[in-house]
Amino acid sequence: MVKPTVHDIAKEAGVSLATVDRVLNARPGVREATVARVQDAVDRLGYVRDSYAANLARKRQYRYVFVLPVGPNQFVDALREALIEATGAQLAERSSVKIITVPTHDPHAVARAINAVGSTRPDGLAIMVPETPQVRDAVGRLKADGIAVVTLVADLPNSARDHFVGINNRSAGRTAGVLMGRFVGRATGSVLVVTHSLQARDSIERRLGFDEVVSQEFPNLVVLPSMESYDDPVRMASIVTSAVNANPDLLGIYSMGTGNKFLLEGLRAARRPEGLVVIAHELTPATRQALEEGEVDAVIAQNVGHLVRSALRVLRAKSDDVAILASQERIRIDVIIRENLP
Amino acid sequence: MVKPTVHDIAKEAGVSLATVDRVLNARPGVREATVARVQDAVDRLGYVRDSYAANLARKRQYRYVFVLPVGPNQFVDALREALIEATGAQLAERSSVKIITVPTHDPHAVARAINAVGSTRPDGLAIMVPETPQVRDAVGRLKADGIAVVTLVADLPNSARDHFVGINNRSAGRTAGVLMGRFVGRATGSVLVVTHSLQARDSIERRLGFDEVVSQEFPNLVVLPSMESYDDPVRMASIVTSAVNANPDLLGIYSMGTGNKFLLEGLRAARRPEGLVVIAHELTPATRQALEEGEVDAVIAQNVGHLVRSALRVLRAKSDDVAILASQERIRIDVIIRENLP
DNA sequence: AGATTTCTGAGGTACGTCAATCAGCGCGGA
DNA sequence: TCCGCGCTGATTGACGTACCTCAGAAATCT
Repeated sequence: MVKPTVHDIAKEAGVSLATVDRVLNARPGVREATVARVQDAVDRLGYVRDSYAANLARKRQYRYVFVLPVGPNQFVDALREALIEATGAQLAERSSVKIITVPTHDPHAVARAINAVGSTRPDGLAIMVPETPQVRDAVGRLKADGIAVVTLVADLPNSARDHFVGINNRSAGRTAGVLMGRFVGRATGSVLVVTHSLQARDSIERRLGFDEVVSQEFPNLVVLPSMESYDDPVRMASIVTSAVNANPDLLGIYSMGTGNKFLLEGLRAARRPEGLVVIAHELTPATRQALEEGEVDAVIAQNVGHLVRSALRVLRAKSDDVAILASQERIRIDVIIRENLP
Repeated sequence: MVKPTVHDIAKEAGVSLATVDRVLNARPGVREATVARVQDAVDRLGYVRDSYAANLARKRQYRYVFVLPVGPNQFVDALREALIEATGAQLAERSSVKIITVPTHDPHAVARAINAVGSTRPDGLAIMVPETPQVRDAVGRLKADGIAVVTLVADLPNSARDHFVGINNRSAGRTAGVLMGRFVGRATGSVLVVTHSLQARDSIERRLGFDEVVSQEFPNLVVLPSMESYDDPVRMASIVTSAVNANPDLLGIYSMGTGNKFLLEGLRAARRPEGLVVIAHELTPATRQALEEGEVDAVIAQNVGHLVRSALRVLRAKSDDVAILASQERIRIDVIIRENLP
């Protein structure tokens, strides 16, 4: 019932403490047969290393770097804040977190930044950048150097990253589609889809999921081609205005990406059609206020606190080479309406 | 930049290690002026006790007990499973968790069980039981004995408990109300509300929130009086059947409590009206399957994994007398439809 | 068989904290 | 002057693990 220690397995395996240590830490100098005997004892006694005592002994300091997009973005700001909060809390956890920002529009600059971080040999990286060949290569190099890498919010599916911390965007798009269809009701009309950029994989996947579900289940809705705002307030305003004017049958707007603040400003300036359903992504000050005031009907979100804590836990697990608790690291697709605002 | 240790604050305060230790652990034998000097050094250097090193040194074992309702209940089963999973993971480092079950219908038996647990002097309790004066008293006695107490899922607002781990049920009811109203659309008709028992505070609060929002925002809906199933399959089936037969204008069913399995079976047996909207609570095998098959339109849920991990973290924090990270312990009201099933 | 290499054991120090002991200080009262 | 008291320092041994050294045993090669 008591937790076995290295001493116990040394006794059980009939070897010395030093040998157990060598086996546990995969140090050389132990015969294969002896390794097996120790492993066996470990399994039999159910020994699990006390990683805190271990870190204490080796006075290890974990160094993690988060690579976030530069520029004004309320979601990234919230993420950064959550990260700082989490960092403060687990300051006691002997790990330091550094945040660097990169211009995501320049793949080479991003790759350079990642390479530069890699050369400081941190224990792990969490990166939130668009998918490009340059970035994939950079991730490969990091992994080759034995640095843990997790992707955050936006995945790099064909890269060497250890883990993706984020939601399934196709499911998120489908969720938005169902809510749109059900909130709109029986009316027939069109739905505007806006995003900051259709280059981003997450936007593409959301659109895909949204279209799938709307075409299958809500034939009364016509989904208009996606409009890109490129994070430009003026452009966003003009998209909204012209969509409202050009489509008298406009029933809903699905905002897949960033720039909700500008979308809402544009909508306030234009004559918002009666009963227009607006569904946006990510809980930010702008979308929160819009939910409270009824300007947005639902927000599809991923909890930033959960994101950063999960990223930190996974990085830690990867650098210690221990298993993660999958159920704890599954990021949920939150559906937020005014009534369940956290 | 490096984490200060007791040695550092001893040096900073110009006292010995022993004195620092006495101050930190509030042991007697230190002059007030010296205490102040040490405290000052702690603040200045930003010292935070390495709780793992501390526990290692004092080889403390935390003992926690979870008090759960007895009887067949898929939600409680899921909770128990999540608890076992969390306990198995290293999350529960040097803490053992015991689960006991109590017959929640008997307040005296519940109180007796809690008292019995208390006399074994564990470090903390997480309890999920209905609110009764007996239980409130029992909690008071536990607290008086210095045992940490958190309420789980169901709160005891006027008791001495340290913390409530669960959702705001009024908000959950409001959320269900909005979803019901919006999913039903413009049609006029009635909504059935069922629960296992209206004695339970959570059911009362959910009903309150549901009514609030429906009466304010959806005047086209009439909410029928709550029906209680008392966790009896036969009773539940008859409630459903007679509701469907007696109310030809039935547009929706809101299931606030347990027994969704029986509700759905009853609904399958009865002639389910076209377009009936069903909203239930808690993600269980029954509701999951019903979501997938379109028998339930939305589920209001609280993540069981999050619940138990939060309870464990809070208990740990309370027994160590350290602060909790509020944002991490806020249990979200999950809205789950088929598309964002985890 | 002897030489060499490979394994293994014994033991130590360290990490940050707790807890206990013992010694010593200054001060005031007897 | 001596005693007791309140406060403080110094020291020590845990806790579970990491990592190092050194000596010596065992296996392997020549």
